[in-house]
Amino acid sequence: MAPAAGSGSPGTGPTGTGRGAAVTVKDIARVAGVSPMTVSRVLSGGKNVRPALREHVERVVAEVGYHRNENARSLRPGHRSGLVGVMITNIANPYYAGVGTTNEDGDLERQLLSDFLGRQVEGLVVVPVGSDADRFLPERLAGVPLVLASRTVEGVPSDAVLIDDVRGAHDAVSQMLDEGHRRIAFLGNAVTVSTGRRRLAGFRAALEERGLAVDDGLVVFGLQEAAASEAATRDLLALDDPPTAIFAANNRISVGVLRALSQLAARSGGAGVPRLFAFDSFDFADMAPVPLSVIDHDPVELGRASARMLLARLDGSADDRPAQVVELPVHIVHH
Amino acid sequence: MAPAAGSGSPGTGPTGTGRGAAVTVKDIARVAGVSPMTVSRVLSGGKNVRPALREHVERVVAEVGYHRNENARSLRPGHRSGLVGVMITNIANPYYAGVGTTNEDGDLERQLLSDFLGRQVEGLVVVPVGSDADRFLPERLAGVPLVLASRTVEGVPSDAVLIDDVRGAHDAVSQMLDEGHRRIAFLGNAVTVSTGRRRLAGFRAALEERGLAVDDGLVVFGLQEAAASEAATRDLLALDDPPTAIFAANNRISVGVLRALSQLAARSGGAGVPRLFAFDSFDFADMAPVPLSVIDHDPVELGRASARMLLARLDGSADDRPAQVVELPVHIVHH
DNA sequence: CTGTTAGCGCTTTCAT
DNA sequence: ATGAAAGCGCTAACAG
Repeated sequence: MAPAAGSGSPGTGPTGTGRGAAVTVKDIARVAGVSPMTVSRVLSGGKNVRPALREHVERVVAEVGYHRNENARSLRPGHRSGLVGVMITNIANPYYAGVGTTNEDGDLERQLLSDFLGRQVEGLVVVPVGSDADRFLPERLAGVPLVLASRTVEGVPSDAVLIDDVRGAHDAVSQMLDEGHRRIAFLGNAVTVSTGRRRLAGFRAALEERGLAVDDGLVVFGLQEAAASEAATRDLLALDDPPTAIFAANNRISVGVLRALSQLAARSGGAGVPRLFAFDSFDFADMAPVPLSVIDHDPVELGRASARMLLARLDGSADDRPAQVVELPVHIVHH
Repeated sequence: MAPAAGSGSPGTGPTGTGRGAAVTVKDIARVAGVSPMTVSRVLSGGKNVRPALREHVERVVAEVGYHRNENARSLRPGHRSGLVGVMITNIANPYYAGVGTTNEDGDLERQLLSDFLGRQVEGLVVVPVGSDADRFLPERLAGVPLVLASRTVEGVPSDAVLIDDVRGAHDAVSQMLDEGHRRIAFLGNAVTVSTGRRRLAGFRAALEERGLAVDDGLVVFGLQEAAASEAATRDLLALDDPPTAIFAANNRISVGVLRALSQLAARSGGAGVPRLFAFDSFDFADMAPVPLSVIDHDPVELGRASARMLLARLDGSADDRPAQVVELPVHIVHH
């Protein structure tokens, strides 16, 4: 809770809502027993600083969790902000998809996080890439409130808005079992991602609830792209004893599965196509070439709930409430 | 080229690459003959400033094209940056669609533009909402280089990366004509958007090239959402003499058209379903429930080309080259 | 109502 | 190799 500052830590007095004042070069300088200028030099690469001193300052910087104030920095004449504004009319349009993003890249996430803090953001909403908790610890975030959206990270004591992954997967699999299916495949994304783990948990629970074992040969993990899940589906269909039903753990995976299934359907005239339950909806789910059930939820509500929780932290109205995890409901739609 | 500053304009001397130094409150104060504080007060709402003086200052601000430096502003203690960092793993995933964006909103565009400039962005890549050129004029942008992507705005002398809308529409319609279609409908988005106009131009050209007239009853404009184009399609199909072919001017429109057509196909068993050519591709285009041809292009290349042009402006390597419009090729894919 | 002073966090310049 | 001073653009706080 308290910022991890050293003894006689600077600027940590009661500041209204309780968020500590930002740590500055001056603070670092005082703690390290040097001048602000030396700190600045260390921060800019350590040229012209005695190695021992440099290391000392670096240690203090790391301990205190300092983030350079990029706004102040960009005030200096001649300095480049490094910012480029990009405006597109509508993120919702998949058309803008390929224009430029780095996919599920943990290093980029850490870097971006640091940059955001340096630019004095007051709050963060993050769909985390992986399972590295360190970067999300309060002391690393300079007290900036964080809401994890859609996915959690174990060991991070922040607010989170999730969807009810476990129940969604559980209910979907239960329905397949009700329909008589016994060989049900699970196609999932990276195990490091909480949604993947939670959805698998729901999958397992539904089977175990009825005393059925999970066939590990029908559980595939680590599918990041549609192409991978299409290939995985093809492999499953080629088994001697192929699955009669498939659970696709997210919509990127579903796209690949549908590709494979529609080709099978075209060849077989629709015979022998596995039953498909897909987590998350997508355009044209209602026009899928094969029967399809979707475990859906309201993404707008996800955004809204995240914003609400963040705002409550920002305006202080949630100051004394411990970290809260909300799970949004899912519903199953049959197409 | 030269910033539209008044007589004896401040800080406009040769500054290396030619981008003028930013206009500051001091500059405004000097030109207006008041103190910086008065300017600051005017900028913050004009409380405690004599009305006449306030108006005078406001006029100077408007003329010079001043943008408040939000970075300097956020340096003051107690000031809130107003920034919230949002990180998602992958914009390309349509799942994040609904999380939070304002769609095709011109006012938001202007506001965002101003905010970007205030935050000292060094360059801009914009997919413009409408046809208002003013906000994109160089003097309004404080000399910050701009690249328009995908759409242009008439009267804006900036770099632009477009796709070959005219040729794409022309070739698509020509193919439909080759197939023997004579009643071809055009479903388009807002007329204020250049892509809509350009694609209609290609549509017209293809018909006129063969001495055929455009039937205005088959031309629909202003379709912003899939629901609207679905309804428009239904209306067209209900005509006494319905179109035998449809040109859908973008992918949101295509979604609606496909919905209407797939329902028709389900009822009729596939008979009497119009031929469809759709501009822009989308997930599952290859699995459409009815025959479909797509006028496609590479969105990644659009992003890359935009970035390239902007960087050339930023590093000065394009300093003496006039504004350039690039048109990326399109290709037609039959599914 | 208007102006002056001071200082936010940082780094460039100029001593030491 | 280190530090002191100064100032980037802006605006509270305090004169006037």
